[in-house]
Amino acid sequence: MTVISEETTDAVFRFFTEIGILDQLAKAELVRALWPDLSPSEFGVLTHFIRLDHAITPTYLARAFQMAKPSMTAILSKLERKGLVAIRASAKDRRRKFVALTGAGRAAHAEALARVAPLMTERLSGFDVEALAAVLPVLSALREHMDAARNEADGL
Amino acid sequence: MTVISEETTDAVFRFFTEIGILDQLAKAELVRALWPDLSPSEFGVLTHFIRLDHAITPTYLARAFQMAKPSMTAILSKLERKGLVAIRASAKDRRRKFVALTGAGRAAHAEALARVAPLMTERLSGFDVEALAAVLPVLSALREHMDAARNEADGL
DNA sequence: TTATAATAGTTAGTTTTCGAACTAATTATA
DNA sequence: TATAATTAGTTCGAAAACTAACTATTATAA
Repeated sequence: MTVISEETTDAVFRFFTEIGILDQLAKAELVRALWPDLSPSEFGVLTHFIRLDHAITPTYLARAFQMAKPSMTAILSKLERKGLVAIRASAKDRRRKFVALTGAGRAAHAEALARVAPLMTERLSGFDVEALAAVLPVLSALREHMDAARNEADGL
Repeated sequence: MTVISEETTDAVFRFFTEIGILDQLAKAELVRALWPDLSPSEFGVLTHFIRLDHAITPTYLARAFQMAKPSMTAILSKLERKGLVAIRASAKDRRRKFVALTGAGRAAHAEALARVAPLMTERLSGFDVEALAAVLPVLSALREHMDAARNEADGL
């Protein structure tokens, strides 16, 4: 049984408060940079495809972003309507669908990145960006830990 | 002119992706712990009052949470309807209002904390919580930096 | 082998947030 | 001092996320 002191509890609360504010600030910047072509979530999904480079299912994507399935359905529908992803039914399991990036999707991501990167550079100029990279492993570890704890609490 | 390498750009994107997922996970936990009495935002506002311990204006609160003013109006209205905060007009400047915690608000926060803390302890058990405290200064510095950059870009 | 349970994805309705535009009050300017 | 600009807070309508409940399909068990 882990005991957590009151000061540590407070630090954890402050940690998540900062997380919340940073998320809002980052999303607001993304909206400004990408509007009206892509939402931050759509951009995030495209980025995921760029990194993976193969077809995946909507449920997999929903899990990767810790997002409810209906939310992912909505995002993918928009991306499909814009021609940035292609959705096809699985032949083996007809419940499933596979989503893949289209050429237009790849191009749209590159264009979006070209719009976001300068803004990001400007907004982070003067800040020690290496510190963020240094902090990243802690965030990833925490995300994995909380993810696992949640799955466990939900009964696997 | 700061030059940011491609790997660093990627690390920054991953950083904000993790931020987004962590925020969702944390908010989901809060909803589970506080429902149906308080929303995560309402809890956040109460926590702010506990730390400050004096009356503040809605606009100040909106800035503190980097939240749009109409959002704060909505949150404060709900808290007022529940009797957890008291809102009074300023005598000096009749545009302004002052918001203060009520006794019931203080009690509600204590009760909420008593519900959230064990859940948090459980979900973070096995994780090096000190690492979060160590990371906190970086997050705060980044938040302040981005906040300042945004204000600057908006023309002060 | 049929009935039950589980899984993939969608639809519908609610909540929370936002931006734009509005009212009212104060401060700055001509 | 009259007028314009700014500031505080609200109302309204839209966007994006959620949960609950649904259909369709596949897997499991009696």
